[in-house]
Formats: sequence, structure tokens, C-alpha cells
Amino acid sequence: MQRRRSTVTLPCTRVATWNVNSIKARSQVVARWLEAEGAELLLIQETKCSDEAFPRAEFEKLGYRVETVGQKSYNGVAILSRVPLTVGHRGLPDDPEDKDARYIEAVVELPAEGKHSRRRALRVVSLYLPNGNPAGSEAFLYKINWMKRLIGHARQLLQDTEPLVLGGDFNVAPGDADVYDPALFGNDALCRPETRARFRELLTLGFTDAIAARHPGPGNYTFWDYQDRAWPKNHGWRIDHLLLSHRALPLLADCGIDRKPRGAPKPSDHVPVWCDLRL
DNA sequence: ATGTCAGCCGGAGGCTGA
Repeated sequence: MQRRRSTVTLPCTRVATWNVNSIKARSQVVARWLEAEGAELLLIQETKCSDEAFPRAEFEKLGYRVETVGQKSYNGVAILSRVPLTVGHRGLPDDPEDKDARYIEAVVELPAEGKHSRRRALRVVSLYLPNGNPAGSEAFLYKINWMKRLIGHARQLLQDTEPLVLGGDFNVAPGDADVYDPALFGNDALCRPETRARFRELLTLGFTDAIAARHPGPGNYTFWDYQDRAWPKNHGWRIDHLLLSHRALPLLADCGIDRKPRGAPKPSDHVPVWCDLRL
């Protein structure tokens, strides 16, 4: 569906990102959310299943194309799209030895509107950045190295002419306002200075954190642990992000975080983050 | 830290990752 703002004639395309914590356990929840909200593009993380096992038919019958980079049990990313898409890299391109399913990118081509319409292409990335806990471990080194690799590849992608959206579970709380108790989690891999410095380095290449730019302030959480009654206590984290390239930022009409699914039956521990692009 | 959840193997429930 194409949305039109009441005061502007340009149509909007909705792009959302959601860590679903197992697509097999969550397919009904995700399908109902798509029916209700009608995003053109959904960037999914933690599918936790192989490509063969992805419940693609449930989404194809809603009109979505389904592209996946999966593995058994862990990780796994996907892109659902109501418009045709061409998949680019599956996995960050610099290290074929890295078997973690954490990265997929694609270019979508929206149908032209009217005979003089400009080309309406958009590049999107669905990424699941390593958690990296505990700080100082091998897992933490892997996380920091993965961020360096992402920065290197993002620099290349910015050479292209298409507007670009990097979406996903970054496992990065960019600032103290993005954690319910920053003092308690100062040494957490999601908050460590090395982690935040790499995230800022990524932004410095030419990206804008959509939620931070449009809705600044504390409490814009996207994740609440299943444990310790985190949701009713609002003990949340803002770690799921939509980063807009300098060519995508001027297209931004609005963005937000949909907390409703966290309070609904069979929730993921993360909620969708969305943006509307005038595209 | 933990009032949890999901996948694994294997055929219950303990282990892992988050």
C-alpha cells in the first residue's frame, strides 16, 4: 500500500526492521502485524532457521517476496518486500570464512508514478550485529571486528546513487539515554565505549539515526528482556535502528517505534522500528 | 543479577544463547 500524507501529494513507502526471535515461532504474529500496518518492506533479524525452513508461503500469500540468509538455530536475516527486489551481498563481502548469517542487502525498484517519474530505487540492508557479551571476550572482539567490516562495506555502498537504509538489530545502545539503567550496564558489550565509538564512526560516514534525529530523548526503547519482568517495569534498551544515508534522509517523512507487539500475546523481545520515505 | 523464551537433541529435560 502506498500512503499519502493529508497535506502533501507525495506517496510514502514504509520500511520497518524487527528482530522477531525465531520466525517459525513468530510467523503468525509477524503476518498479522504486516496485515495491520502494511509495510512495503520488512527487515527481519534472528530468524533462527535455515533458508529451507523459512515459512515463506505465509508471507508470499500476503503479497511479499521473501529473501533470506539463514542458518540452523542461530542468527538469520531476511527481507520481505511487496515490490520487486534484487539481492546484492549475502553476508559482508570481505570474509567468506564468516559463516554467521547476519547480513543481507537488496535494491528495490518501485513502479514509476506517471510518465515523467524519476527512478524510484532504494537499497536496504537487514543486519544482525553480534551481541558481544561479555566485554573483553572473543565474542566481543568478533563484534568489534564485525563493526569494522560493516563500516568498510558501508563506505563502499555510499558510493552508489541509490538512497540507502541500514536497518537491524545493531546490539548497540548509542548513548546512556538508550538504556534504562546506564550505570548498571556501563560494562555491557552493548554500551562499551569501543562499541559506541564504532557506531559513531559508522554514522560519520554519512548516516543519520532516524529515531534519534526525529524523536530525540530518553526512553525510545526497542527491546525488553523476557526476564525479570522487564516489560511491565519498562526496563528497556534502544538497540534496533534505521540508519538513513545522506541520500535517504531528505526522503524521511516520519518514523517511529511500535511498542504494541511487546504487550500482545507471544511477543518477540524486540518491537518493530519503522520509517516512511517519500519515494 | 534474573519472576524468560526458543532451538537443540532426542524422545525428557538439560544445555545454550540472548
